Amino acid sequence: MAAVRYHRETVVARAVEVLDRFGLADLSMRRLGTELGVQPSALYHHFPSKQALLAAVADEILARTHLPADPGAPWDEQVAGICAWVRDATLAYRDGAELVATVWSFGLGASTPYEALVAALHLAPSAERGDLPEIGARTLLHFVFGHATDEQAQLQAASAGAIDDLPRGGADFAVGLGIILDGLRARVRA
Amino acid sequence: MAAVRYHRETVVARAVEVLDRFGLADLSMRRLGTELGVQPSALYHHFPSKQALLAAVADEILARTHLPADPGAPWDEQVAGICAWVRDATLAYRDGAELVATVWSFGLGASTPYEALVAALHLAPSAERGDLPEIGARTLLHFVFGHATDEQAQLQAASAGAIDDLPRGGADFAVGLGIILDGLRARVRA
DNA sequence: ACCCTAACCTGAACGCCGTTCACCTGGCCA
DNA sequence: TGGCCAGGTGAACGGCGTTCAGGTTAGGGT
Repeated sequence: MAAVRYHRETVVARAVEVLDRFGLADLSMRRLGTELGVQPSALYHHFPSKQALLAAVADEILARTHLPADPGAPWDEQVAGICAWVRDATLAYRDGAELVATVWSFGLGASTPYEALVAALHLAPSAERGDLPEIGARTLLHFVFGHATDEQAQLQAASAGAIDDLPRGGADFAVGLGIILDGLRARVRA
Repeated sequence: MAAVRYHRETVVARAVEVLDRFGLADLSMRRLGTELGVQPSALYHHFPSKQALLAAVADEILARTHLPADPGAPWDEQVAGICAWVRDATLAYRDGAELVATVWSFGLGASTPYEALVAALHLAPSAERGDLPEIGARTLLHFVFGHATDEQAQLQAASAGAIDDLPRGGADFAVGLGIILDGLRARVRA
């Protein structure tokens, strides 16, 4: 009665599909198993726990949208580009922002954005910067994840009958990001 | 067989206790019912859902730590004071930051911090400020909640065997908050 | 051509969870 | 005295993540 056989990547890809179609709350081991035509317990041959599965899904979501690297650009433009990339990547899938934010805050994955931001902030010219790259990266990520999660929740509420205001997301994101970037620039000037 | 009878406030107070002792994951309707010597279904006479219960718990946590109001202070000091208050209040109970952040982001309660920040930002002298008070308040809250949640997670990990680094929380919080405040000041200067 | 091993899957169970529903009970007010 | 009703009971429904002993199959080594 063993109809099908999968490997990790296929399971992750199908999990992304289930996430995008039914949302994070409906991405259960049972649901994913059903979708694959497999018992829930079979998934534990590919991942030690649901959290590990979710971490792989978060990494996959980030990997599917490419960061347009621009090594010659000034540090603040690079930071802005990374933040825009994170927003785009997480907004591209239903509940993507919430998922990626959760996985990152649990320290189980989704670490590329943090590392990219730390690297970009290390390019900033500043004597005695202390832990500013790390603290700056975390501050930026708290904003980016928080904003994207909010935006995604509003988008979904709007798509489900609530006819409220829509397209403020992009502009608000730019303003909030601009505020933090200004603060970082002030701390970076010699 | 009806041993006990409660009202809302008592239930909320006991829920805060259970939260602080066992954590958010163990604050279930069954657990709280057991703690009160009552069936889980009895709780639905006080709250329409678990989310409503959690909203009440979040509001209670915020209400138990007082914001030291200082109406004469400049706007940026008021903002800093509010952020410190939110951090203190949410760190005072186990998983308090995560709970309050969740309740706020679902729009079910915990709105006092946002309202206080918007009010303080309206004091800033600036022509053509647009939606800056609202956007600034959200940007600040994303940072404060995100940072406090991280800090609380690390505190708990440290208290459970992981002997890692400890006391960076306060300093990092001040730096991150300072970055955002600098950015706000730059946008507020006429 | 064969077998063995490792990868993969089954099916059932465990102990949780939030929520609903029909019914009961005891104290207060008219 | 009688009725009302806030508050509680107990059982059930349909989920959840996870574990485990055992079955099956694909593919490489001899």
